[in-house]
Amino acid sequence: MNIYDISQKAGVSIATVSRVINGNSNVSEKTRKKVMAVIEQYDYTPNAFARGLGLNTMQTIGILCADSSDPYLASAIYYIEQMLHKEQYDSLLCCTGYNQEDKEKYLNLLLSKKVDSIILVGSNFVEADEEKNQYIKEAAKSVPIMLLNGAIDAPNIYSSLCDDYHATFQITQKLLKTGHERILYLYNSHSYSGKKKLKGFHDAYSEMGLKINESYIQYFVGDIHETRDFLVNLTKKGLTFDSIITSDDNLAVGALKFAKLKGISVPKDLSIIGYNNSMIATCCDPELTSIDNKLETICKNCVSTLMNIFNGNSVPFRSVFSAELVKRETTDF
Amino acid sequence: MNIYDISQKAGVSIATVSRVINGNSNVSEKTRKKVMAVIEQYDYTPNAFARGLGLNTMQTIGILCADSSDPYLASAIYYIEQMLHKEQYDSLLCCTGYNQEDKEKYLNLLLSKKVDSIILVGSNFVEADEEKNQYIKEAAKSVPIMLLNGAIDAPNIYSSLCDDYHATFQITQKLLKTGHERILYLYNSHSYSGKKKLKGFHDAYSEMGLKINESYIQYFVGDIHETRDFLVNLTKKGLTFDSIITSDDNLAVGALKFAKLKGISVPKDLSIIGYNNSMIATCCDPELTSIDNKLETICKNCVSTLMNIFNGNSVPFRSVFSAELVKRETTDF
DNA sequence: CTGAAAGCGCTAACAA
DNA sequence: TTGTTAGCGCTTTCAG
Repeated sequence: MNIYDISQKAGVSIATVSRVINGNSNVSEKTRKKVMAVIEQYDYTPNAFARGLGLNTMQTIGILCADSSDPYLASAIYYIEQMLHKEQYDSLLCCTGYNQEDKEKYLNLLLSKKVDSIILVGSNFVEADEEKNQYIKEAAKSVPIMLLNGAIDAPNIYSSLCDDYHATFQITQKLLKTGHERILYLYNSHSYSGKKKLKGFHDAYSEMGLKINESYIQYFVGDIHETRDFLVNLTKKGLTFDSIITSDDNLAVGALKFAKLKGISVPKDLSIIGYNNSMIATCCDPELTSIDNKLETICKNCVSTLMNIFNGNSVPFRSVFSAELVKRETTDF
Repeated sequence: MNIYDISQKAGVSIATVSRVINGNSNVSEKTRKKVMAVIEQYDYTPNAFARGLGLNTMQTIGILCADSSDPYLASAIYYIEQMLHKEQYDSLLCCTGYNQEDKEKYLNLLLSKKVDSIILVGSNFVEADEEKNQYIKEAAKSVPIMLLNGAIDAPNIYSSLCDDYHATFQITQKLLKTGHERILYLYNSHSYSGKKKLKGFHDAYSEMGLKINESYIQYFVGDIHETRDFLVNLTKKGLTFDSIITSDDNLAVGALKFAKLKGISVPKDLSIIGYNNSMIATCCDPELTSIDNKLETICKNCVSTLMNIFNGNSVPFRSVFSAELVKRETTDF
């Protein structure tokens, strides 16, 4: 059943049917009803591919993320998908993993599917080596590229993110000012926001005229139990700490497991601060104090910015929001 | 840049360019190289919409789920997306929420986008009231419908699921046989698998010639803290229990919070068993004993079945896998 | 092995 | 207000 069939059965031209379908007002009420009746009778839906070919869009946005099973990224995808649907856009989801080649491959795949824009979810898409971001800049020549939690300065690339630098800066200062002297900074990503957080940690020390012992900055990638074991090893090597700031709630839960294993009292003898305020922050025990980086807000902003771009409105190429510390049971201030 | 441009620059017809693009063997090595050179020089990619129009497919599968931010569903989506990409299919993701009308709306939306199949992720898509599943059966007249964790008997609908009935049956028997007398069954869904689990619980009692006090079967929907409070209220009303079987890890974590609040020792005085063996089972403390319903396996099976359908191979309309109990710290057997 | 041309189903400019 | 028709860019059949 196509537009010709409908036009024939309704005794009008295909143009009229098309007008009816698309809500064009230049149709008499009488013909409109006549056509609608036939459309409903045969349960006709216009062919999306033909429409796409003519209009050069299928109202689809590509979503690229490293791993949609990561609870944090999963939430982001959820928010974005919801917002996009409100605007009549669908989401083509691609999980790239963390390796550069695959990211490029999937981005080009989305481009070849002619999506109207691509949203890169997660700061891990932005590399320090500008050369490695070239493929994104290239893609931005075809469609607007939206970055969630990352920023790249190039035409047609827009960022929506949280001020991770200040969040970490402030929590570090808070710890220092409340008598904590040996703060371990534990992180698992060299991504754009990963770097900002680390810098915040560093600068909090400098600003107070303190010097950091570099062995208090540890990079580790692994699951919860591996993180726990990593920390056990660290203490075996003689490193002691009275607080841990992590770049991610998963690491913080690992730290919690570590404390439990070693019989360390949290927060009395060890303060732990997570990042993202993801669902697992309330699953663990004690519940995690965590930095909420306003995921829903930045997702909403991302989509509304995109819609403005489509509508030809002028938009900021970067929108930054403030994080918020959510105090729970792993800190005592 | 389209196929005409390329054909012109290469000095061949568009048919030949098309053959080269599609790896048709009826092209001389010489022309193939000539055409490929031009294609690469101009970085040409065929227009996916035009191709879709001609072939009536854009190699896209619709994925419907209630809530992609739910860690369990998020994992399922991740597995499915990975598998589909290996087979050169992309995923169009729609989150429907839990209300019937929206489910129907989104299913039809996917259909109108002409996806090649739709995968319904999560047993909540299957209703007890067969009337309510009618829209799915209707959709199956257009494309194969794949159900993950649910089953509907109708043409062109295929299911991949875990034997939730036996899993719950066995764990209930296990508890009964290890001296537990007051087992609370806590569930949050009347879905297909929700019903199977509940029946397993019931039948374990019957088979041992025991009768269930219906107040030990509780339905509750809410987050972790609400679940905790719900259980507190239950005890206030005088209900006591020595073990809790839940239909979902989230509920189990709520139970854990309840135990902590009331100072109940787990598993000594209260055994807790979760379901799904999702990531949060290892985040909490003590870590959760949980029933692993083999999500990755059923996802893989779902996609490979679908590919077989596309290839015209005969496939089972239902594939059932066994669950596995993963013992951790909330049980003592 | 290659090319010409029909067709996929729709939108929109133009004519009436 | 309605109809005619030219694309949109590709695949594929049919001739050669």
